[in-house]
Amino acid sequence: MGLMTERPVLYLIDGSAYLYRAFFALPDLSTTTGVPTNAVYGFTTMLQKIIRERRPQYLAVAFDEKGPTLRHAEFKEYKAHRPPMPDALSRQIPYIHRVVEAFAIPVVKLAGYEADDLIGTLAAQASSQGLEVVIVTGDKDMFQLLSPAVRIYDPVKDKFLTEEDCLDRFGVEPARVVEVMGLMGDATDNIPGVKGIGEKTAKKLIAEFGTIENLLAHLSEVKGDKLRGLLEAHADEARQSRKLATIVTDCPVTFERERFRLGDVRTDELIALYRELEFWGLLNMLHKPIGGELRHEERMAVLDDPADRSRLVQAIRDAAEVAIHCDLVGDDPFGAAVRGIGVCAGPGQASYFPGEDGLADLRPVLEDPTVQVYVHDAKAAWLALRRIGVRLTPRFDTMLAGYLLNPNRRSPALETLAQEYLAESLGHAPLEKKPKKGDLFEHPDPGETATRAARAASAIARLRAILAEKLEAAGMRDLFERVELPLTVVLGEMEATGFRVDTDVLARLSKELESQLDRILDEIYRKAGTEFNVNSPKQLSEVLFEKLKLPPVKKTKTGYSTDEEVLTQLALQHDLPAEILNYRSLSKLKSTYVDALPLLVRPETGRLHTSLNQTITATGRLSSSEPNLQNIPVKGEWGMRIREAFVAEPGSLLLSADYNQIEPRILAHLSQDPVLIGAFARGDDIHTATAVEIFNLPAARITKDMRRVAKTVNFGIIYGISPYGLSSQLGISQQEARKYIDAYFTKFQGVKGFLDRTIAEAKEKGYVTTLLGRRRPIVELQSGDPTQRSMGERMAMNTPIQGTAADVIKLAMLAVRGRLQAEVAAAKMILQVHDELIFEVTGGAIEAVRKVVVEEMERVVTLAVPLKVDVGVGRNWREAHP
DNA sequence: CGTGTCGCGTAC
DNA sequence: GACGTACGCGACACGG
Repeated sequence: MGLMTERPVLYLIDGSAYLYRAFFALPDLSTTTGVPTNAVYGFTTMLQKIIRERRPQYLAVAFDEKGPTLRHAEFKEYKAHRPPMPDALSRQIPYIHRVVEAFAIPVVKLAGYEADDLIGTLAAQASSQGLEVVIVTGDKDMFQLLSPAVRIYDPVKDKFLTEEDCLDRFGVEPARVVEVMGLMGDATDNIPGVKGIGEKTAKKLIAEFGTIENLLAHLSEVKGDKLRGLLEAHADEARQSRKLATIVTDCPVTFERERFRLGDVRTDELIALYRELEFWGLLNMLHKPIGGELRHEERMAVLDDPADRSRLVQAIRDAAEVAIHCDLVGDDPFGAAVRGIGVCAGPGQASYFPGEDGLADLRPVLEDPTVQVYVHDAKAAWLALRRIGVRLTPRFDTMLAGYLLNPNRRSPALETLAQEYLAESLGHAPLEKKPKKGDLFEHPDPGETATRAARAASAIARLRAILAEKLEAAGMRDLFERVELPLTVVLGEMEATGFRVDTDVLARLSKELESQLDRILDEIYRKAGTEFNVNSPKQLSEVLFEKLKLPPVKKTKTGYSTDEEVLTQLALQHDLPAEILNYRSLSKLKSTYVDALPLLVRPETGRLHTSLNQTITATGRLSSSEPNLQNIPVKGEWGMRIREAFVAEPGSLLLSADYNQIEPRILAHLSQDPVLIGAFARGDDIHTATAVEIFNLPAARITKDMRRVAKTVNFGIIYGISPYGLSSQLGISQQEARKYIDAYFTKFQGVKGFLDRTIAEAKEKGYVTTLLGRRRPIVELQSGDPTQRSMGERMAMNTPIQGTAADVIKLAMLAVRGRLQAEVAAAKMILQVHDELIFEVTGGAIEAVRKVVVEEMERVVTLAVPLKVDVGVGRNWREAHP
């Protein structure tokens, strides 16, 4: 720190200018009820930033007052060209005032004066009273107010500006800014200036002559006849413009220090307002101290005393229920240690069981079947507690419940649910964002994590009651209790088991791919006649479309596309594109699988432990991450060689069981289409059967190509078909695609009726459902944008099919797991890939497992068509693939 | 130097 | 302007 004395600082915010700026700069935000909010949002974030980061003692916001001002009297054209305030902005003004009020910030406005003038006057008075002044504005006119005691802060650029910046910008000191502006004018305020004189000339003239008056008095010395003529002709406009640009510093306002002291934030008002405006992110930040203290978190009891813990354990037994939140070291439940557990056994009773002693005391109630344990993220809790030997049976999971109630958001974080259903912020991690890896809270204040865990437990307890009721009301209680909740444990077991990978196989593949890629790269450089980064679509575009002058096929947002379709087409007229395709495919496999997978093998187990995420997808499917084992290549020689690296333990085998055509079968059931049902009942090949209908030919005359078309149509139907999509998939015209679609619907009228009904129902109810009552709200159907609406229709068609398939395989996982646990301990379920379950089975048990798996998978639901399961067995995933 | 976005490509 | 659902790579632009 330097030797500067601490002087009190006054912040003066140019409210009106900032509103306009935010309104035009930010995208069209609005609440779900349609209230525009972009200007309020921009304004509020700016206020919050200044208060939090600058902590000003004194602060005021100045606004323009409606009606004519001094400048209008002076010059009737002033701001005349400005259109009236847009409706979307004027609707936000009342909210702005409520925000300012909630922050307890003094407001300055005065009829006949603009915000600039009020700020100029207050700045002059405050600095003369010994305060430092910071003017918050992005308006360059304000440069004239700069002085040693007055700075400008530009919140957009996050920069403080001083007199020096004024010299840079205008070439003159602040006092003479108006002279420059008088000559050059200001288009935004309709200040004319001298026609024909721009910024450069104005700066030069004022630098030389000092003022407009002096310049006009010495016109003869001005070089250039034309320039001299302009000045002579427009002398009065220059004088008038100068006057218009001058900020008034003697408005009838008085700076009274105490009136401008920043008050205490009215938290409740602010929370109510943020909720009304749906500023969830800002709401989330409220737990951080703003302006000293906005909200202090209550400290909850940390039960260090065994007697206290024992009393609470008894209270939990009495209540027969408890909400818990594991306080983990790090964010990885598989490897995380439990630091302690937050506990809530009743209203207002949150506490914290610290350390090993606390866990030991809590353990009996966690394993007590008469005590219902409620958690957020049951799988993570199960995994974390499993490491210390506790077998949790979760009886409610707020994360799962939040997901079922709205599967559209990225992930139902506890923080999000607390805000949405309890109207409170827990001060947890940022909304819907994963904490980044390695960003562990290494040395947390023990009181802090304890308080958070206890508060979380309290929130979980209250959310449980609310969410249970909502699930019941939405008809999803069974889905929740009988499928999703018990599945958390199955998934936990699968994650904990992991998938064995032969890293030697991958290491050999990597070397082989490396030499292949080297070879291909040489060839690419030779054919391109230049060396470049083939992985860069940008550089590749330059080579293909500029250097080689190949014709661009299609565009992306940022340039010409170089995707597979484009390169395949270009391969007809040049050798290079085919090499690029070859390079791309190998490079993809190497970087995404061969080289990335070994890094995720856990040294403790020598296996890959994916995360099977239950609350991510909008349709009800699982997702897999770190690593994603649901997109391991299967096609092509190299893809199959990668699958060879996924192996069983010595002495065991992999068994893969795959639903045959599950989605078309589900479509047959949901639509009750007789033709489709008939085909499956007979055991026909579904794509050939579809071709028979589309092409109106007997099965014997269906060619491979016809079957390929029919197969694409079948996929298209499930994805929510459109002529555009089908045409681009088949490489045919949209007209031809439409013919196929029409032919399909003519023959499969039950499917047509079902899809139409589904869309109609989605529009009416706002959501679609699956066989087990899973819901997906489809907001896109309400959109005014036709593209969005079509997308909504496709989602509405696809989700019941994809989601029902997800329901079915989840039921199957539960059923199979139950049977295996009871009958064949020698088998472990290790992975699910949407329509496929993979087991690791000790050698002798294969046939028993095959029987159990097929039986359970096929009979898990009874549909209008049979479910069929194909099974493969082998030492690795390639061999086991049916 | 990290972070977010884009283009692209795997899977079902 | 992309027929559904995901995850994750490398390149690149951007802001500390």
